[in-house]
Amino acid sequence: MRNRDDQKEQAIREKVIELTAQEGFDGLSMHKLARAAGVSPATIYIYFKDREDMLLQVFTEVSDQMYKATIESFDPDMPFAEGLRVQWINRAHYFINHPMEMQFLEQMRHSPLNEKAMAQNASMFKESMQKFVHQAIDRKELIQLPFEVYWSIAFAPMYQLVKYHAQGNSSASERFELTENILEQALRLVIKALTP
Amino acid sequence: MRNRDDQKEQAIREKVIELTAQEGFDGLSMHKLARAAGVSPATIYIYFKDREDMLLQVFTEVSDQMYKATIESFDPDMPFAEGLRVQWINRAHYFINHPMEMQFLEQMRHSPLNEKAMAQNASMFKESMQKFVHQAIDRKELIQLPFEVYWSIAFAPMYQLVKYHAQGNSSASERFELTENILEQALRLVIKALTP
DNA sequence: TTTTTTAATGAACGAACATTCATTTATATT
DNA sequence: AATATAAATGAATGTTCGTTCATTAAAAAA
Repeated sequence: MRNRDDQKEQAIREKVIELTAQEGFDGLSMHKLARAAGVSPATIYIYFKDREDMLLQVFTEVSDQMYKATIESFDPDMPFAEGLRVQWINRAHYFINHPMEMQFLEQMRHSPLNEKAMAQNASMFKESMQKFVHQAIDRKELIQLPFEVYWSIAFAPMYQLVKYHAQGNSSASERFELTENILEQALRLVIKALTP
Repeated sequence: MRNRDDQKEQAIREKVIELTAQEGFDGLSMHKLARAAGVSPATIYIYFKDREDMLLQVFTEVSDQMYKATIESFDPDMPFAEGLRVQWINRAHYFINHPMEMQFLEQMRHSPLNEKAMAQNASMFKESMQKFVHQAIDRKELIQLPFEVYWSIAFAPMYQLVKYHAQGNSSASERFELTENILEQALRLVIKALTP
């Protein structure tokens, strides 16, 4: 018997993220990926059923990593504004420090694979977020609104700010730098919108 | 001499949007596209230099159409809240009524083609929006903030709401329907965040 | 040490890819 | 009606695609 080489699998997973972020899904071919990861094309099929399964598995892994970073030091019984702040800053920092992972996730989210990814993904995380939100509404720390409206107002602006930041890093002119001050300002405005 | 058939070109452009929305960029092959549009693959190359040029041209066309819809009945000298409302509702309705166009635009925005698309695109629209924002700040109808923060807080939530809506239309369970009331509620919250 | 098991591979598969080209078709101009 | 011009095409180009397979290498179990 011979054991699987976890380093090989990890190399493949990392290159999936890197190549997808750089060249998009059509740029990600199994041959290129194998060459980048330093393995044979056939090796990829030891670890993944096929290309789609590979993308979905990597998506799940990166999502979980991002969720984990999001709830670092978060406690569902925190006051609403404080709990939101912790998650907000955690997630923003994760994306700022992992631009390729963010690019990969966002490309996934906007591709037709998204539906299949959603089906198997993140139900636990979403449930606990819904609980946090409903609890905050009950305590009158958060205005009454559907979960989707809450999420859109709370987090979509942060995603957009990080995207501006990432774009600015590539094009030289009129660069937008996302400082801690700007993050704080945006967060305060979001809280202003959401609290009674 | 023989004239170009505008209907052929338009059929190609429409199918680019449709196929990209349905199957993503890797699903969009020139052969499939030709078959869907009812032309020969070679015909596409009469109207477009190559695949990338085609995608960029369609992106420009759809963007312009969306910008035009956004500023319908908008006047830059409107009071800030009213001007924002007009643009906000216009754009939301455009996306709700043109889900494939939105999917196409968002896929473009998150692909590596985005940089090339930005270079040639929409500078005039952005300039007039910046003017509107700075004018509002001068009049103290809008709090002082960088343009990117304004845009993120004002429009990113609406994009996210429309995406929830579009997802909900495909998966049967726990469907989220974006009603006019919910749109209005979100818009009021955004205005609450942005006004002094 | 030998056997057994599975990881790992390079070469090979047919299919599908973007693009080109020789030819035909349509139509504006003469 | 004849000519000229460019649109339109199906077939063919060579390449690259995702995936498989016969074979070899490694290491755990005997």
